[in-house]
Amino acid sequence: MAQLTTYRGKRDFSRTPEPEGRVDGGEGNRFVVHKHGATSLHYDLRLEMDGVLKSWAVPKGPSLNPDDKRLAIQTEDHPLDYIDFEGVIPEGEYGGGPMIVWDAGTWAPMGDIEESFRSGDFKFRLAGEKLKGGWMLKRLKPKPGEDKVNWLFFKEHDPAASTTENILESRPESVKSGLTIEQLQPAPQKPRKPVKLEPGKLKGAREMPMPDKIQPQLATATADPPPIPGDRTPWLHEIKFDGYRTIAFIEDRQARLITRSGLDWSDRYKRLTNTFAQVPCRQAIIDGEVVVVDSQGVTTFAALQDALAESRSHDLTFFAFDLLYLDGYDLQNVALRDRKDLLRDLLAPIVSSKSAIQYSDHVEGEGSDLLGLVTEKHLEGIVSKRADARYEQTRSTTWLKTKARRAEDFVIVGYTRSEAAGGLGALGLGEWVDGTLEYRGKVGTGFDAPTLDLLLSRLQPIELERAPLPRAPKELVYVEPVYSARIHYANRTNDGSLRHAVYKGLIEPERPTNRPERRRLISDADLASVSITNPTRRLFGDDGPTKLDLAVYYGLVGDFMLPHLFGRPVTLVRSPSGKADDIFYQRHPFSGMPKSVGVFDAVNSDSEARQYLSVEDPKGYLALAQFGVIEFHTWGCHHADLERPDRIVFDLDPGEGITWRNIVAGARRVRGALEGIGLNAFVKTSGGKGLHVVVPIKPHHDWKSIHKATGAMAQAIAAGDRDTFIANMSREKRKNRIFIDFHRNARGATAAAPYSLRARPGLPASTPLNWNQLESIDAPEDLNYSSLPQILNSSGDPWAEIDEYASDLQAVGP
DNA sequence: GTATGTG
DNA sequence: CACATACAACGCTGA
DNA sequence: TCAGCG
Repeated sequence: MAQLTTYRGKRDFSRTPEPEGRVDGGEGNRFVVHKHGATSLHYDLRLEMDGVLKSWAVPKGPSLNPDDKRLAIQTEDHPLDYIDFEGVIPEGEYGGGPMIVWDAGTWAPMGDIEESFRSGDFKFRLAGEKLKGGWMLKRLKPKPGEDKVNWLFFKEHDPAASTTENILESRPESVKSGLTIEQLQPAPQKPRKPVKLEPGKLKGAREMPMPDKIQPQLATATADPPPIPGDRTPWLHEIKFDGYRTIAFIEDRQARLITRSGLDWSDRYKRLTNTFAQVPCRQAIIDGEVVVVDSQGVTTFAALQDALAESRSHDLTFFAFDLLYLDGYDLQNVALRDRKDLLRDLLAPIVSSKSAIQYSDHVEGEGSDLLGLVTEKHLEGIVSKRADARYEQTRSTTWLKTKARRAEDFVIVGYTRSEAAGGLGALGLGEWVDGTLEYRGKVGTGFDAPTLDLLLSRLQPIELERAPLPRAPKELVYVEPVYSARIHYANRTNDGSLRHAVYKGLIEPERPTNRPERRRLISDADLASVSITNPTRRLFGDDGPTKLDLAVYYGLVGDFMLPHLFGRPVTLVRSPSGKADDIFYQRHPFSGMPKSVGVFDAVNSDSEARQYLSVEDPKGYLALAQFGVIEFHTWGCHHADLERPDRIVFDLDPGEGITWRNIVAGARRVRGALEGIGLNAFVKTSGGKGLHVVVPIKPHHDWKSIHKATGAMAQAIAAGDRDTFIANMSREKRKNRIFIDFHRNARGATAAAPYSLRARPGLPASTPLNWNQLESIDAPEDLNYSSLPQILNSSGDPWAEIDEYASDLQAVGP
């Protein structure tokens, strides 16, 4: 049983006021309620569970049961546990008392929690179920005689709610070079007494009137940070900010903020201007960058523009990195290090962890170490400045900027053996470039023991005799290039190899990351409109599924399937008799056809006018089950734009001797090749033994060129590995190979629609999958009429956002 | 499943 | 009346 | 050129 223990300030929450309420639990369990942080809708509650501090936002609301004393709590890693209230959430401006209550009898999907609050319409789902990042708490005992249970919704607290402190908290300490975050940004420091500033004593300082104009010094871009120089004047490396370069002129307790182009933006930066006015000096010129620090602690230009557009100057932070003038002395000929020291002392009295002005600190030593760290944090890059350099009002080589590269995924092409590291020392990486795999070097850090085990268990079964790509070093144990690794790296060498590469995970980027809510496309009325004759008729055998099973399946998956069906020419595969040898295709209107099925006019390949079918509404779709429709096949286009396909498909068909694992690996390789030319590949089972790799494209080209282009792609992939693939239809060459069938990309050709059942025993489904789900499927026939509805209900449609990933296929010549 | 053709 | 039949169609392949 | 194939 989990223990809830009192949080006793092991971490510094000095920003939060003292707890104003305390709720002591039974059995030694207690938690502390902070009223601080409450929005108009939530209390901020923190409790420590098994030593881990958890933070929750507790919605406030009317206290329906002020004498309620006991709550049940259940979270992801804690079974049901109880908290006895001895007190209640404190009285005060929010009303106090135990929180929200709802009637268990009226389940409904929960909408936006805050909106529910505003409307007073609290609707929650199930006990302990995770909802939108929060958890339900169940009040244990219903009142005697009352058949209802009360619920409290705890929303997981978003810790990324403030600015500078989150930069500090979210950055891990660097392992290399002993770099700590405090070196990147000053640790939150208490305002200090001003030290005596003596700019006139610095070497190079000149007594003169304050200039009223400064051209900011600019940095020269470099691919790599400068190496540690041999002489005694090191480089100082700062974080490069992504914002507006700004120079602050302070005079007589007034500040002017001037942009790089000389505009006076003092008013737009109101809050900063006011803060600068408090800098304890008579005159100063401070160089820096105005940024918005987002919730991840990352500065982004876009956020800054938003803040300015909305006049939210209170979101702005000024990172000060240079001091050009102070109290009668021009400092432009003073060494940078001295200028920065003086700047730090000058700002110390007013800089705190949450002040609008921050001192931009630096590190010395290997700039690439900082660059690696900055890259991990998805920051813009670093600026390296010579410690002894004077300030130059122009672009200079004493300031160098190096951009951070983003994390990317690379194909694992091999690994090195290492006894010490548990069998695996490093991964060899490759990258698809124009359909060919190129070597990109090794990654040897970032693994922990379980990761090593996982990688080894995945890679050993797919070892290769010979290298799958040129230029791979001999010491590698080669593997099928089917897995990808997420890699962070500082930059690349001239030959493309990665520098400072860090392994971040074996990731199939879950492309539809935020699963959209299930959209209800089938109403109860639609379902009620279906009538099924012979509901008990067996399909394909005496113990097979019934015709009713078929109708129920399509009823259940309709919400997920219909988006892929609507508006596309459809071909039906029917078996009204239910006999396996009595199956036929239908693509034209037929007698007795439900009138809710769509019909449109088109010409066939002989230019004859024909009518074709499409599914246009849920009723028509549901009615088809009654007509013995088992399979739905679609064209790769919509009838509204019949001649220009928007989806292409590669049907991977296993030849004799090819296992399911082989097919999975093959699909990954096809995906790699496709993504190498900028196409987004989605995968589904074909319903048989194969896989369909489907690519959404923009409908820009006609069928002829698409068919030709997909043929070229298939041939290219097959040419890259003739032992595995073949793009040729001929029968006997297919043995022990995977046939890449691209012929479904011709006009009038069809492929099984996503979620379509297949007319064979057991009614397997053509099932869209995430690429990483694919790995956990052992037998595709397990995805069938009876199992799939449940799976879909809990995980949703992995292809829900497929159309948003449509690429523009390059036009192909005649 | 339904309409139609055929003996 | 019982019974049979239609209900798709593309490009490639090897003969 | 055509039957066969997916």
